[in-house]
Amino acid sequence: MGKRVTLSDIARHTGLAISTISTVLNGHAGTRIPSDTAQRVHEAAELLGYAPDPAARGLRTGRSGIIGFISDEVTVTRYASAMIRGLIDTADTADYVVVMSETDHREERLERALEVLRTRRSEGLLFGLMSARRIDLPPLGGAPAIVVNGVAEGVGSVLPDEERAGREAVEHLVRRGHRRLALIGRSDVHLDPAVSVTIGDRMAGIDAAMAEAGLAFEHEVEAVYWEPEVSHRGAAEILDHHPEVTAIIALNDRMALGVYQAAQERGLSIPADVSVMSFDDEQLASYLDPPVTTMRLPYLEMGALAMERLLESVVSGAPIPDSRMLVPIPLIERGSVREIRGPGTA
Amino acid sequence: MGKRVTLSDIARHTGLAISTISTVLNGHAGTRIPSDTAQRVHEAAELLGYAPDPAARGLRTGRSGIIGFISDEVTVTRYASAMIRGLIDTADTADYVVVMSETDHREERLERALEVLRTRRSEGLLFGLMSARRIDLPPLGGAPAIVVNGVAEGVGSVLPDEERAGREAVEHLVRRGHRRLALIGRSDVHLDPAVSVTIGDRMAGIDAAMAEAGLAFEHEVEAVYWEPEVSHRGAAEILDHHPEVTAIIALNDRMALGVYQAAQERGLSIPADVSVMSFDDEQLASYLDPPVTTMRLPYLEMGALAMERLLESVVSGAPIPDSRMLVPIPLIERGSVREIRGPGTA
DNA sequence: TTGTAAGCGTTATCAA
DNA sequence: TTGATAACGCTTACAA
Repeated sequence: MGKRVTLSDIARHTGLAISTISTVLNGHAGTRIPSDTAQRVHEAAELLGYAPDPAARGLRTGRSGIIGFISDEVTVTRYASAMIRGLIDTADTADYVVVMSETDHREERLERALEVLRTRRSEGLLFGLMSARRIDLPPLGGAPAIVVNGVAEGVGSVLPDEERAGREAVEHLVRRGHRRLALIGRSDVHLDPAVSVTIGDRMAGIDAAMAEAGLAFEHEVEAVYWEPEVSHRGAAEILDHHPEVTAIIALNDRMALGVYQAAQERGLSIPADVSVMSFDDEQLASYLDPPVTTMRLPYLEMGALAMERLLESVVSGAPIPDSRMLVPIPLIERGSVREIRGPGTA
Repeated sequence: MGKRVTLSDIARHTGLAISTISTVLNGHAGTRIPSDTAQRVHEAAELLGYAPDPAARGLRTGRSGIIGFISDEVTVTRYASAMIRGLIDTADTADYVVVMSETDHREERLERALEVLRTRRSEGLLFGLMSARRIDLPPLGGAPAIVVNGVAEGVGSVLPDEERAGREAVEHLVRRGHRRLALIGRSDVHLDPAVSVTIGDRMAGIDAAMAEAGLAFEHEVEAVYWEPEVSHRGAAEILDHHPEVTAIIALNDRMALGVYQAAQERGLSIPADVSVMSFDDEQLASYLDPPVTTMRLPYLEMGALAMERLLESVVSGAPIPDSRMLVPIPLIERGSVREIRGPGTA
């Protein structure tokens, strides 16, 4: 509907030439402060409701105002949405628009997405991963790019600060008097960069904090698949054979669920009988009873930061340093950790 | 990088004129089968890797190849992603690209999104809601539009077929010999179109199937907030005071979780002691132990269907009928319903 | 059957 | 300080 208002409408309205309007509206440094006709132009533009046509401008300048977002699987994930929101909002404030595509982990789909985006003259590429792994990217032909929640050769990336999160989780427990801890989820598999580039850091943070507190885990349950059934069994081991344990760290919320199930089966109460602390903060975490204290993966913030950096690079032309930007992982305190005021604790 | 291949490249390569190339490539009916130069043109296009520039084409034709997706809250939801995937994939096969925006339920954000999309000459609008409610939309100026998982005045919509789902859930239980049922979640609040336009249908389906089976619920627990704590208490009532009940229907998975918790507290096993059936099939449903049998809200399919209909309208120019298109809700059989082979059945 | 030319809305160069 | 003018890549009458 509503006919478009173009430069020539403003030209007609003001009696000036199209090129003049354009120059004024673009506030070009070259033609220093045209004068006060600028005033007239701006007023007319405002009055008529002028908005430049991105297609026309793009045709001329080669800049489309489009950022491509390519994700491996928007579908499965419980987090994607926060990341998407973060990046859309940031893009919008810079008058960029986000075009979405999904690869479903298939090479051909990736190629296709890249092709479409190239054809559309996308000015930047943002790759969003649903698990923080190392991925291979085809040559991007020099387009500014950034990876959120993952890493790729030669491309900058935004990651959660897992090392810090690991430390803080342990410190949180220690500060509350816990000294007999158990852990569920460590496994070598997660150390493979193709599986995860962050779990290693998380573990390092956990181990460092344990060492600093002069502690060692009473028991560790290995787990390759971080699902409830696995930790259910694991928690059973701990609860049955290590009654001295006062707190269990599960490396994700789904495994925390399993711990809850095992505790409930045994008539044990959380946190009265055993405290639980986990990672990720997916929706599930707040459904549990009591809701579990967990480290929140900052998807929204990562999305926003990545888009910010990407746009900086797009407008300045400066390349994004091929480094890892870390975003803090906040501790979300809920009801699953109790304070121990026992003997032996200062 | 890679310099763009344009029509004039092909022209130069074939010795033909640009307009000829364009005509051939667009397969225009007007100039009937140009001949076998078509061959040459296509070959050259292929060889050089030609792809039309959407900006240039759009500038000329007014068609941008963009569909705008506007969602109230991509963020919070556990489903959004499937819907997004459905619509992206469908758009892609028609060479359309999806631009995302989010309103966060705020009027100004909606206006802003609409404005951006209008400026970009979006050819169609797709509104995605995270709960199936009635919403108010500002005047759209005649642009083709459709609502997924919701309804709006004068706009076509795609909704899950809840009436059918309600019937099937009950029938599933009845077919397995259950005759003493309880329900958790009915409430008048959900009958308000501003809250839900589908729960009423779901209830109608449930009630109809119950009536057809000659049954009435042994007990019903009302619930306005469909959260685990609420159904936890509700299930306690049922389990403690209505031991004759063999199956509980929870109106969503989160409430099923509450039922599980109550059962576990009482040492009751699912499905041996009591069967559970729920709705939605969010991730949570498969984490439960045993995973709960539930009715899967078909977000992906709804997204795909909506995009399909929208594009049909966009290319044909025919308006989308202002009606409700229903997508079936499949029953996902998991382990929470047992077969009763008791006396009195059959 | 093929080619010429105008125009979509902008920007940028260069004169006036 | 302002204004013609060409060009971006494509489509489409219309002419050859």
